[in-house]
Amino acid sequence: MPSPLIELDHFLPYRISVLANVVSAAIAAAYEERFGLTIPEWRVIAVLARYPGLSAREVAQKSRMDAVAVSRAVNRLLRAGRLRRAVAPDDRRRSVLQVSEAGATVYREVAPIALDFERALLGSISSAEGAQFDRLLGVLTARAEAISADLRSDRSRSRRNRPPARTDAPRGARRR
Amino acid sequence: MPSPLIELDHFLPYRISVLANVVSAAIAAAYEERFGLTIPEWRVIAVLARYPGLSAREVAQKSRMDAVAVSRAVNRLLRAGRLRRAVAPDDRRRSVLQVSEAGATVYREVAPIALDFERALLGSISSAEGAQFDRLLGVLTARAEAISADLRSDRSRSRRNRPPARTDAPRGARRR
DNA sequence: CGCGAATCGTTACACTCGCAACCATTCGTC
DNA sequence: GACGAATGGTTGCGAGTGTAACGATTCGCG
Repeated sequence: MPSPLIELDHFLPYRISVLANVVSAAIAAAYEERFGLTIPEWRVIAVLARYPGLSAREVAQKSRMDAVAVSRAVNRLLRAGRLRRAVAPDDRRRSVLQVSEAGATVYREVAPIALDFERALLGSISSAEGAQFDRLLGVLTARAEAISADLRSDRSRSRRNRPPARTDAPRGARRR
Repeated sequence: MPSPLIELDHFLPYRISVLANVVSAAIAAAYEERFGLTIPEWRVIAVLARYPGLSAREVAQKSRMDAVAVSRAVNRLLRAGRLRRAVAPDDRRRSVLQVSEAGATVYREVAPIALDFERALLGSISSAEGAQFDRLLGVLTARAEAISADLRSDRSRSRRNRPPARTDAPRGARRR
């Protein structure tokens, strides 16, 4: 195998993904069981607690979530009485979302846990290192987005070398 | 809403998750379309290219993947002829996995792209900062795991406050 | 005004994912 | 050496997720 071997344990993208998984699993544990909140639901609440009155689309942008994910999370939250939704008077396509009192209660319980977790995490490094880490996160994210946009732009090659694939239960195989 | 407001844009776990998403999406773009590789499949190949002859379980450990995900990825790769599997002579439960020539070809094409991406990413910061970032990643990951283990240990509370939930198509609702 | 394009939000569908249950094999203990 | 526990690996099944298609509304422009 004469080729640039990737040493996984020192491969930056891999390490980032591991950290992200561990962290988000740990926080999710704080509200999943306790409140029956999914991760998208918690994100929606967190955004609306900070910016009341946003539309679904705006929530999606702020939280970097998929519009579909927001729609589903919002519907669940509405059903659970944790959100209120009104129609924007000037544009009846748009909705105006607010955290209800029940939603605020959830937020008041979960937010401190999330912040505690962040504090505990940062407790393992100095505050200077924390600031540095935060800064580098920003720089790297911006860079990754730029690279990604570049790749997207010169994507005119079609798919080839595709193996047949398909593993488990091929339950439901119609094309539309 | 009198409670510790989370400023999402500076909330560490959120920022980490954003970076991880952007990075892994960018790399995945390099092999998904081109080779019909899923992320787990690529990870399995990367591990086996580095450590030939591992068993499925060992691959799971090295790559921090779920055993189920490994099993499925391995099966797809086998079907596509990108892996070879033998039974361990000393323990017939165990499998011995190796990248086939076809798999090696994929690896030789994708690995440089992944490494280029990493280089491009690191190009935005100094090498000292890169080392620092890498170190902090390690520390934070270890810490997050420790916290997570703590939480798991004192989990005796049952679920409560559960809203009914259920969103979209409840297609298939049997309990077994 | 009128009509085609764009936008907001939702839904259908084809996946993917992970837990739990499940074989097969091996280990540990007596 | 027999039998229950443990381990490697796979599969069934109920979620979760993103892309594409869709209805409703609004915008743009002649």
